[in-house]
Amino acid sequence: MTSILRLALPVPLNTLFDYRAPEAVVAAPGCRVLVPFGRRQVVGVVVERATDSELDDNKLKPIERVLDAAPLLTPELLATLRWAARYYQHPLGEVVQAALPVALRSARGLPESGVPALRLTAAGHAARGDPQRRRGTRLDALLDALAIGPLSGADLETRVAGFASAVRTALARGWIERVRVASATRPHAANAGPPLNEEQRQAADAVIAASEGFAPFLLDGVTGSGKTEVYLEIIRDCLARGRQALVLVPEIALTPQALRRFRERLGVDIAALHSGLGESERARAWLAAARGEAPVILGTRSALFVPLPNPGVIVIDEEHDTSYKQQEGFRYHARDLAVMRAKALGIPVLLGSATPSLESLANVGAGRYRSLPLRHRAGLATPPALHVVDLRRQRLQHGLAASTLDAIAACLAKGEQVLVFKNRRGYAPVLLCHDCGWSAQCPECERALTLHRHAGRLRCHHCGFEQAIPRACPSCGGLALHPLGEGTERLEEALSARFPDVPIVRVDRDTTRGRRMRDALFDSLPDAGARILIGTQMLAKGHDLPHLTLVVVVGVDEGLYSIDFRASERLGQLVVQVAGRASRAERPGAVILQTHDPAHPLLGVLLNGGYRALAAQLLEDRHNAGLPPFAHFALLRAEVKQRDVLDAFLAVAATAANDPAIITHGPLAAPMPRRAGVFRGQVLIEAADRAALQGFLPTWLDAVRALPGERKLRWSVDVDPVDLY
DNA sequence: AGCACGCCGACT
DNA sequence: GTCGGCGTGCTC
Repeated sequence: MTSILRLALPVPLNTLFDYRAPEAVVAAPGCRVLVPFGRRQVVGVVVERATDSELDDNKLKPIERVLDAAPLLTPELLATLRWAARYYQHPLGEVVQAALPVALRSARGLPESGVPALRLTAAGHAARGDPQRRRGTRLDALLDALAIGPLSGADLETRVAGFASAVRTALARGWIERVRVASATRPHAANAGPPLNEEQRQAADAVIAASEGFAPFLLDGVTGSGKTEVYLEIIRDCLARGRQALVLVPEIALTPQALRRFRERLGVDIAALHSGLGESERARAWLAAARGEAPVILGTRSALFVPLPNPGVIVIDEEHDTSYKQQEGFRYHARDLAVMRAKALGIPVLLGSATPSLESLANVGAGRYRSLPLRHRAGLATPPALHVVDLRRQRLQHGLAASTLDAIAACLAKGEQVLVFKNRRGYAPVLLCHDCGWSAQCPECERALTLHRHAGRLRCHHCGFEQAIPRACPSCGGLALHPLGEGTERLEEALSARFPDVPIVRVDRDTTRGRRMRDALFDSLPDAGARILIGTQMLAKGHDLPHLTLVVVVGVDEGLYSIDFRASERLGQLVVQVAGRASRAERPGAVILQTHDPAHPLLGVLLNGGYRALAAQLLEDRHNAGLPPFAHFALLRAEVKQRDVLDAFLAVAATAANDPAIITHGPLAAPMPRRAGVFRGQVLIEAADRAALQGFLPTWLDAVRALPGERKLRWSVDVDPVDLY
């Protein structure tokens, strides 16, 4: 007598695979198993147990080995993943694979448990007893801290500030050694933090009161209103009830400082899950959560898939942030899935933002989410003033108006910092011949090459192409090649020419690579005096900059006139977020918006009514235009080297999409019709409601999969896409 | 996605 | 004669 195991395998196939398991083998749903698959071996996850299979018994292979004695994935997580696979039209095997940390996707043993820690050696004890030892040094403090027992890095950090070099010294001298200890070895006292104000109290109480069931909340808190204090209060209550809290933050916000703040305020170890972590550390944190040992899990997008055996609450900070949407493979939205997970878990979910997404505001409007407003700015007299600078008929200096430069000068004269935003790196986005109209284009993409003057190169920001800057126009031979438009590099040049004595820091992908570099940079900024920061979106968030009082948004018009219908929402969010960065209790901040259309209605709404008014207007516009969140989209994208193959495929796919419940748009050109030599196109499916879309997609995609030339190109579906035009 | 099988082109 | 191109089929 054998039983059947239905497995999710890491292959892009829309099916589960049945295997035989001897009676003696116990592999509950959620366990990983090693199985033969074709001519190779793969790790799969048991989804169901069954007594019979649609296939003949002789077709079924026996499983090779059970990898987990107890299920790694909880029933709820498995159910949520199945739901997500269906909703996003992605094979369950790949969805399950995406949920597992990389280290658990192979059959190798689980990583060592426990957290890395340091322990005093015998030599260390001796050194501590040495009457000659120098007191009051960090090394001394380190030895004292470890004298009682081993400590994790996190615990050490709270006891000995800046212990890294002391650790190196002590390790070199053989006074301490690296060991592993169970997590949360030494819970420390939590710092109380400031008392909650009335609004914060009400918000926290509302969530706490609902903590025994599913309840979605939007914590709609203006900048500086102390959203984090509300999170902390809710998590504290959750911990007191012995439950786990899952907190998701945008990639850029998961800094060592944020971790330390949570740890100090909650008095427990925080399991961190982000891309900066090594794979075995990631798996360890994930397993700690899965075993219920980690009380608080703080992570980015993919941390949403951590098993929660004792679920208490899910918090999505900066819920409007676009990094919650996975943009390749299994294209899920972590914020949307978080709500589904909370529903499956029967716990509250709290979405927090100073600039909520229109989707969430619509959900509040429809009564699906409860709004928890925080309108009071802690200790802040006035919000920063927004100023519109009219660029028309002005002589600009590399894109900056004279009045903007005067405002910067005034700000610097007071010893304060200035932030200049331009969402475009390089010197200029176009190199144009003034004689014949030629401009430098990428040979592989249908886009202009960006001039990088310092590097002396023309670069394509969409593929790897680059070339030297031509001296003469390749088309007419003329010498009138001019940079058109501004990038951060040009702004830096212009501002350093105008303010030669002021230190300037440029932050974009060309100057700042990797999170470590960015963290180091931000660490150095707050204490610095007068200076100018120039940067792309990278600068919109990050650490607190206490000396920042002026923000200049150079590229406002791009947000007002973009082909992407979400651009105006993002512009509003950017302006409000950066305005928040310039807000100080002591000094009033200001934001300058440079535009050629000062009378643009959306600017007026933003200036007079702030983000709330802008959001209301944008929601009305979306409603009138039949755009999300009042319509529901799915996007079929395809790309191939041969244009005719693309056109033929999309034409047939669009024709196959005829159903009274949906509207088919296209085939359409992609925002980048050619990228790195590959032609790209798409078919857009629109439906009035999710159910209609969900009802239509499976049959259509089955038909698309069955198309003859389907294997000749790369194609994918994106349900609820965020970057169609 | 892998991985094999299989049937046509220029090479040690 | 064979190495290797990628079309097609299959994976419980």
